[in-house]
Amino acid sequence: MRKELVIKMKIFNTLTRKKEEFVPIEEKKVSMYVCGPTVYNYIHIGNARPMITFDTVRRYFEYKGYDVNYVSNFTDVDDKIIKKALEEGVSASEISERYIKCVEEDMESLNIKPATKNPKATEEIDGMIDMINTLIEKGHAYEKNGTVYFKTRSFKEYGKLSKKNIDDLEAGHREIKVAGEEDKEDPLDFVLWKPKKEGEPAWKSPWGEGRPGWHIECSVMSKKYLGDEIDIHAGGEDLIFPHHENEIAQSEAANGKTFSRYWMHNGFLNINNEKMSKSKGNFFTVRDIGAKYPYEVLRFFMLSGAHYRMPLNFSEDLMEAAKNSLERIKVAVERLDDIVKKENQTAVSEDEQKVLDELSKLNEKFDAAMEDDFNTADAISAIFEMVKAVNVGISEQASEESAKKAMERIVTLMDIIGVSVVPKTEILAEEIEALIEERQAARKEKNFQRADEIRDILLEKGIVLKDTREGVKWTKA
RNA sequence: GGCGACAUAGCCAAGCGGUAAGGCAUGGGUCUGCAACACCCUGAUCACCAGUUCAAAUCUGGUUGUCGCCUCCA
Repeated sequence: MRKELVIKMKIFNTLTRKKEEFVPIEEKKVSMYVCGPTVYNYIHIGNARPMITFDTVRRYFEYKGYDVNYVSNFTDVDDKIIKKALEEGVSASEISERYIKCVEEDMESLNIKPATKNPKATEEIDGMIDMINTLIEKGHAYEKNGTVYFKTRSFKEYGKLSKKNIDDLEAGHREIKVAGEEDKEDPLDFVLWKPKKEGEPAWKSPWGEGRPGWHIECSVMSKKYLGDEIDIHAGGEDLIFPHHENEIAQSEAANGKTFSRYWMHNGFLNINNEKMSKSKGNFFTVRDIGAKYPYEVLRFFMLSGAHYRMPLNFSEDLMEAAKNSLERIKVAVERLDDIVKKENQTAVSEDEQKVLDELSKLNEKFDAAMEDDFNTADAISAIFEMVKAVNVGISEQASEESAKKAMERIVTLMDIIGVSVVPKTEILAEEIEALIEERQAARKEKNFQRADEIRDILLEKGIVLKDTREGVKWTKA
């Protein structure tokens, strides 16, 4: 008799500001939408945080047997894209296509699993026109001189996500009038469709040529690929207001259903305790960092450095610490791999079994941490405890079976974190292989001068030797 | 002005009422021809004050300090 373990996954829901038990709409299925980047430049490391965070959320769900439908958009029509296109004297689509490619490359570097679907705003214009039409028909939107506005006050629950009082908002906005938006009936109203200006990309619509507002994109793409009601909608905390608040208003007004049951928001990434911005000169793209550290270190840093809802500080010292600590896990796994390769067929000893039992307990700790609102920092600490247990309890002479089991356990959990720690078996060039052997011979003859000479030669080639009890090992510098 | 977050060892950080996880760095050791690597060991009473409780880093109130959102922004 097998009994399914009852999982009580808890997610902090921005909507209620509480941790809630996660109950999916459909059993064992999760539909999630993550607001993607506007593609007008390389992504910066701040952009990478939600990508890494929510990819890890997805990986955990999949590890637990959920079927995850993961949708993340590319916003490829936007003021910033148009501006860049004008600067370079090329079309907006040339800019967006170029940077979509770059974002995809960066995401692959960061080991972010491809989304089930990455819709592009420009390919979903028809759906946006449909939804805007519905909103007009239902009295939630109106058109003036080619611009369509959402009638914010017509949606009674406006402000429920950001916990804003609609009248406070109005007071704050009264003075602000954005050029070209003088026709608003109410300063709170926001744009669904804006008319074409000279040189801008535009699509035909019942209100004349123009392009969609930012907020309507996500409402439409979420509906099309995931349905009227979804499980999780996620993004950076800065999107809570106005973007997500407006999405809720549009979608719920149009569809008459709860838009998303759970709202997840990640905290911001700071640089040396300051907000990252171009003017402060502390702006780093993912590629900038990738040139200095392996991408996996950046990913590991983001997940081990702080809980996803907390602000996370970025600095070289912190990256250095993350790099070193990740190395500890990798070395432990490499060692297990070496033990496995010895193919010691003896039975699992009593002591080894104790270690395996402890790993099993630590695996439960890992799961419990992840189920408590995806506490990756705590979950990773369980992996370090596994490393300790294995280093102490699995000897060089251990059975293949126990080493293999221990290794698989750690590798599986690190896969959820999204960092592969499976040792790569690289084959060295013959000449290097020969040099290593020559050095071993020299050492045997106690010709240490020659041995050190060879070590230096190899070092110049980027090969670092390690004389362990188990023979010579090498790593790339 | 409105809404909200945070304050734990040198640094990062978990902790959600039962007597302080984990990592980095430091120091001490083991291994080694030497070196490097690796491994083991090593440390805090939780910003401050008052309260609730048999029991508080954890709850309540207050003080101080940092930060975010309210305009494009992950």
